[in-house]
Amino acid sequence: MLDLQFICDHREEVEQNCKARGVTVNVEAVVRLRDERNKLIVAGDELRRQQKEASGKIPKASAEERPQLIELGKQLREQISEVESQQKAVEEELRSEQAQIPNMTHPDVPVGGEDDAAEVRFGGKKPEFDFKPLDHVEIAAKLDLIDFEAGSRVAGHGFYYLKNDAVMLEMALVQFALSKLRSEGFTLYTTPDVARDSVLEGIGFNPRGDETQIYSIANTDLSLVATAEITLGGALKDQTLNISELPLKFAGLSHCFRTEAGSHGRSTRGIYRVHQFTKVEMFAFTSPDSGQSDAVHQEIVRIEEEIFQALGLHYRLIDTATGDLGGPAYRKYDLEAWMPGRGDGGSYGEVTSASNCTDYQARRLNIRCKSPDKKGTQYVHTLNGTAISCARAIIAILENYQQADGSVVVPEVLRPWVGKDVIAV
RNA sequence: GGAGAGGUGGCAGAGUGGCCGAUUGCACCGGUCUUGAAAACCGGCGUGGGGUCAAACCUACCGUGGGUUCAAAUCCCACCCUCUCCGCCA
Repeated sequence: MLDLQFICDHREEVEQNCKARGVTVNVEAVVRLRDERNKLIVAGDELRRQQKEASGKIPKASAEERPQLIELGKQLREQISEVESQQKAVEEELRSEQAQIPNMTHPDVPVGGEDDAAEVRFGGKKPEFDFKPLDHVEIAAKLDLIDFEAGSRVAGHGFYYLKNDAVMLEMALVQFALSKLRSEGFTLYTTPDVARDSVLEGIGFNPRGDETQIYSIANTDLSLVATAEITLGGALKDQTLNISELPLKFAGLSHCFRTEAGSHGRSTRGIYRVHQFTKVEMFAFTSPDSGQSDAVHQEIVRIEEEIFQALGLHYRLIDTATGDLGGPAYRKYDLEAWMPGRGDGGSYGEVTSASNCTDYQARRLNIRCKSPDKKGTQYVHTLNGTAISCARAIIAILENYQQADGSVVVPEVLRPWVGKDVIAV
């Protein structure tokens, strides 16, 4: 959520930003509702003051004065409850308008849609094949690594069983990512796979809407998490941190559940777009100065790149354009790994993303920090980034490391955990 | 799942209808004393909203949401959470 005061003071900038992001919102309504709310607050405060005054006199009042004061108090109570219900209605409307306004955007972010992302740089080397590379579905079939049929029988389309060495590969990726993050000073967590709807909303998900990506659990206020971003960010909900302990860097392992409503037929082959996968996520809380959050953002991207470099995979780093940012992000970098079996002749597929959400999530989650020299508190900045998203990383490994004989070489850094150098029949 | 206890400011911990936004202790900040430090003493010290050039000031907040009352931390209801014991269980 964007700061109310900021929206009202920078109306044109906010409107321009929404336009660049392709979001239609009613900034005018926010300003109008804010003014309306303020009037009601002032009126309510005055009535409450009068009521306090009247009821404060009662204990000392004479027998004659008392009934009058009680009568006055009754009247004031009615007026107050009238003003309060108006205020509540206005605030509800205000909040829902305000919630639709996306975060502001880093000035260097390219303007446009999905195709306007800026290519920042490339890493690793594209593999060369002297045979026609297969896609991960075919490779997995030959090596008996994924059971899609069992997945559908048991849970439906979009679910799968990893099997045999694919299981070891997934565990190896998790171990590798966690080891790397521990050495980078992250605090490691395994997190709940469910969270309260209020936490999901704080991070920026709509758990129960028509177009939700979220599985919710009937008769509870719990939903399955779509990413550990939700549980890691939510971990410090309503907390006030000391600015000297920032930045805090968390890493969390969780399962991720997504309904993928409305995306059927779009890159759904294999395990590219699935309803459940395992992911190691980074999350950082920084002080509210964009210098620190920008620096941590670069650090998160650096770590993502180092992970894919260590895996020996070719990738490109893109700076996501305004229209493709999503509400909470101020800036977002995606790492796209080369997937030789994808599409016709290979293509890049998104494997990580790293967002700086500035104070947008912190405001709704109410995560603040305090500095000794400043009165009051400020909202922290939050950032998140993927260390390893297992399903897609497995696609990249299988397709890039496939051999003419159908076997798959295990990336060197994963061998200690996979326990072999080559996955073969 | 059953029984009990409890949730109050950074922490500990009083407060059972009006004098309570809240006693006290610790922590923290400033000062006196001291060569310096500690101790002692004095003073300060919550968060949000409104308001103001800035203050003053007003208002809200004692787990959350409702209710009773002229008046609620305090009484009533629901929910959430924590702890102890019992049962069940990987």
